[in-house]
Amino acid sequence: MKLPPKSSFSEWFNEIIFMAEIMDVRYPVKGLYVWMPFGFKLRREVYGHLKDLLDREHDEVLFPLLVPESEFMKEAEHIKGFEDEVYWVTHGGKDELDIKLVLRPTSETAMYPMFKLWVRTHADLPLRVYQVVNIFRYETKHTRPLIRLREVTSFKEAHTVHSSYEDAENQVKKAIALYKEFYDSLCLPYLIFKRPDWDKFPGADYTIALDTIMPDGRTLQIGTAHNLGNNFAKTYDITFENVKGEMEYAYQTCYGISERCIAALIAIHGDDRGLVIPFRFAPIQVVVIPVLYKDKDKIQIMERATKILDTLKTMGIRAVLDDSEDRPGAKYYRWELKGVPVRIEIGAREIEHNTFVVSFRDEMKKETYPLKELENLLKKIEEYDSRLRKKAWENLYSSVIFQKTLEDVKKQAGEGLILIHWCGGEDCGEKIEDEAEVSLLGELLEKTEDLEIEPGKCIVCGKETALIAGLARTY
RNA sequence: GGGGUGGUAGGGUAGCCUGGUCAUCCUUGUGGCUUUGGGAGCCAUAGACCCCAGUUCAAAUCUGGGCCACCCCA
Repeated sequence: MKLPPKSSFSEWFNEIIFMAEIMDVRYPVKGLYVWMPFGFKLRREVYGHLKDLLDREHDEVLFPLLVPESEFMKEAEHIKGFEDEVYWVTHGGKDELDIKLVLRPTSETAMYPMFKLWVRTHADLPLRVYQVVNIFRYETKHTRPLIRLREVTSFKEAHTVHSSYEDAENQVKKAIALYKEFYDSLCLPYLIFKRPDWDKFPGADYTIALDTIMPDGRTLQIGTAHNLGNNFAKTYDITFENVKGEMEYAYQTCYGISERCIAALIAIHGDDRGLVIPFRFAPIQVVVIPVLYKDKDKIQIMERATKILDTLKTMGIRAVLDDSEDRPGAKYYRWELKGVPVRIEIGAREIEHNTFVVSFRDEMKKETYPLKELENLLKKIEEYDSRLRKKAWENLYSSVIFQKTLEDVKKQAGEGLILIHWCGGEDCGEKIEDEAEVSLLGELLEKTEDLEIEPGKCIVCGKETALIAGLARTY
């Protein structure tokens, strides 16, 4: 039972998910997986935080899983995007249904007929709601736990309605800011792109996405925000009476995050020994390990370890005492696999000197401190999170490269994220995608200091452009 | 979308070509003894041939189909 090295990323990812008891992948239906208790605790911490962020300005709701065919089939673009991958409910018992039902692939078509009823006047706007639900897509490609699923179990989708296009546009910006805050707290790096028109959400005016880079160089889309304009409002007749007393179509946005955020957390922070989890999201934050030798000082050691455990719990820390019969080394390996950020060891030496030994999951060094320093642990924890964040961002930037010719793009394809000058034209974009066998992630927004790039010429047509596009193989 | 490989205890595997013996080994679980500052040792014990059909006196092994998994290419 040894974890493959992270350099064999695909194997490593599958194994760690099972060995660390995140998910059981043995459920007998393709693309459906079981959250195990430890994984579910991790999910609860991550989604608890995401919900806290949303609760500032959104209300939580819960819409039905089933959508009638009649509502689903209303928005032409939207249907085109989803009809090949929805599950249909066609029977009730032995009777065929008069109106078939789809298992939601996303909830626009479930929510918007109700929004029509909820929105009457400008005073009802803006409307901002979200839900965390499961969604279904009949994936025909390779499914992977947390990344490509037939049942996405943890889809956080927010939907908003506004009285002007500008408000909707502004809401998309706020959504992106919120997602950045979320990923910053997870210590995960990302780049932000405006997706090309041919890859935007079906029915949207435009789509903004967050992508991160996985250890094998492929990118993972970990969040999207869509400005729907009034496309859906026209289809679902969502209108409001404005201040002048006129009826007007509403403007909408929607934005979502799935359990891919947890895939990214595992993939980006994890190492050859197992999970590495930022402190606030770790299901177990501190493990206390008593180190016994020939029963020397056994009673004192156990008393001291228990007292430390109590102190940690009083500090609001999720801590456990591992008093199992295993040898210390076996315990270290086990808790490292689970990504416990802090380990405290108490043995005869520590009893003698009134100290404790602490080791952080990322550094794996052992340090000895006087017992009274225990209260200062929280400061060290901040440093731990900062180290994870710094390392993750450095890794991301080391996987980003700027290229000036299509030939160089072809050579580099598949090895991280490539930035290029792009005129924005669909013909040029598709030529790049076809010839280099990469996906065009879209226009890079929010260039940071690390990625400052001057205007230049489109690598296909040579036209002067200030646009920077991202290219990558994607999950 | 196209191609390839595979499915044997909880996990990983040998056996399959060439059908027939108590189905191999490692790990894991359980009970016990001895141990314990980086995956301990010994003894005992538990646990498997993916599903459906076919061929055959006889199928883990051969044939067909299904389900599932992994890899490569578009």
